[in-house]
Amino acid sequence: MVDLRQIEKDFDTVSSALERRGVEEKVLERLKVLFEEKKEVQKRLEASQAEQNRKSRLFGEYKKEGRDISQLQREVAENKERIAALNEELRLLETRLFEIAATIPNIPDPDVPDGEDEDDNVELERILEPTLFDFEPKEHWELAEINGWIDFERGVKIAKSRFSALRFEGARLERALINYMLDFNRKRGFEEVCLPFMANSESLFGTGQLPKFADDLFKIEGEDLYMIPTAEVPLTNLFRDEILKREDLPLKLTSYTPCFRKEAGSAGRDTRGMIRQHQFDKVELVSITTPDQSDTVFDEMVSCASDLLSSLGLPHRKVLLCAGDMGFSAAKTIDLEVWLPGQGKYREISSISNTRDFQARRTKIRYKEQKKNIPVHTLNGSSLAVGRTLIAIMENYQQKDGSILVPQVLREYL
RNA sequence: CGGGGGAUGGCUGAGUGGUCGAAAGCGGCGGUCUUGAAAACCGUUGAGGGUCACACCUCCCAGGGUUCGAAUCCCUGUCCCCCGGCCA
Repeated sequence: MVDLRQIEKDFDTVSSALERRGVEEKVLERLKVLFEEKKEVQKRLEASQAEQNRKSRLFGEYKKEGRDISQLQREVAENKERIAALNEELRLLETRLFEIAATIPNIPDPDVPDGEDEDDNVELERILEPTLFDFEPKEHWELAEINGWIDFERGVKIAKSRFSALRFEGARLERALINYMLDFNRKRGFEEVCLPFMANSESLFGTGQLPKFADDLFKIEGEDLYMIPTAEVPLTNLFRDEILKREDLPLKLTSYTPCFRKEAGSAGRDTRGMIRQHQFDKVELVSITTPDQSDTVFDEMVSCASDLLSSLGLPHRKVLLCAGDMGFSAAKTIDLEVWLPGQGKYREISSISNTRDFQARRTKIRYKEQKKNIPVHTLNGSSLAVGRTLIAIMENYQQKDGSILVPQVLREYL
């Protein structure tokens, strides 16, 4: 959630930063005006309430002293109407303010490059050279077919398109990867957490999926519950509405969950294979930090995911997302893209974001700093998308006959 | 899902419709004592808004209602506990 006080105080900076994300200045103007109006109404309301409180207390005295209360009664009744009217006015302003503010994305960090989409992202570093083959490498769905690892048709039969089933070594490798990733993250200081796979609307508001992106969520009928689109939601919301102790920060958490996404608006993209599914496994990292720690922890999270890929022998690169390509809640995002020799392309396998205090204000996660409650910084990142890791292993470890070697570090997990 | 009981500050737990934002205890923080610590004693200790700082406003699960005035009375919802049903 944007900080309305910041808009009030530092309008030009905020509006030019948000312009990079396509937020028009007039929207912010409107917010600023509404915010000022609200404060004005609130002042008048509180004055009336103070008067009402004062006069109500007089009733007791008057009765004790046997004085006439009819005059007082009239005044109080009159004031009561005024309060009701002001209350209504305030409620209206707050609703409008909230509706606008809730749909404004986070302010990008100064070092985030300008740009509109993925073409404007900046490659930072390549790790490991792309795998070389003395034959034409196959795409993962061909390999899946040869080895019987992914059953696309039956997945569709059970649910619908963009669902699949893993079988044989594919199923076991998926589970091995989850365990390997969790262990890896734990050794890097992330506490393993086991979470609900559904979350209520308040949680989804907190991390920024609601109200704007309801179309991409699977909703449970008749319940205020959604299937989680990422473990970031339950992991961050663990501490919603809480005031944390400074010495407990940073909190560094990791969790495996399946993720559920409608993929509305991506019709026709990656329809072949397992790149884009309605349900996929992911091991997630979430950190909750003080503002001064968050850059350090961000780097730790990027390293963690990158080292994880390296340990699996998977070539990848780090990409700094431009302002236009970042997610709603992010102030800064680095994507890790893994090399897929079958496709001959780098594809996103991890996305690590610092949301600064954006989610913290929505979730009201704070910590005590010299008697003051300060919003924390929250960060999230994948380490890694399990299904895409499986694909990357298939394509990078394929042999000429279509069989697939298992990376060394995974062998003890099978 | 059916019947009964609850929801109060970090925790436990009082609370008569009228200075109750709320007793008490525990915990936390500060201090006295001590070489240091424990014990004991003293003080302090909810959140949000507002203000230079006060004042002031809001919050006793949530939302409505009764009343001049609600933690306290009424309605609705949510959650928790106990009994039963179902179930891994």
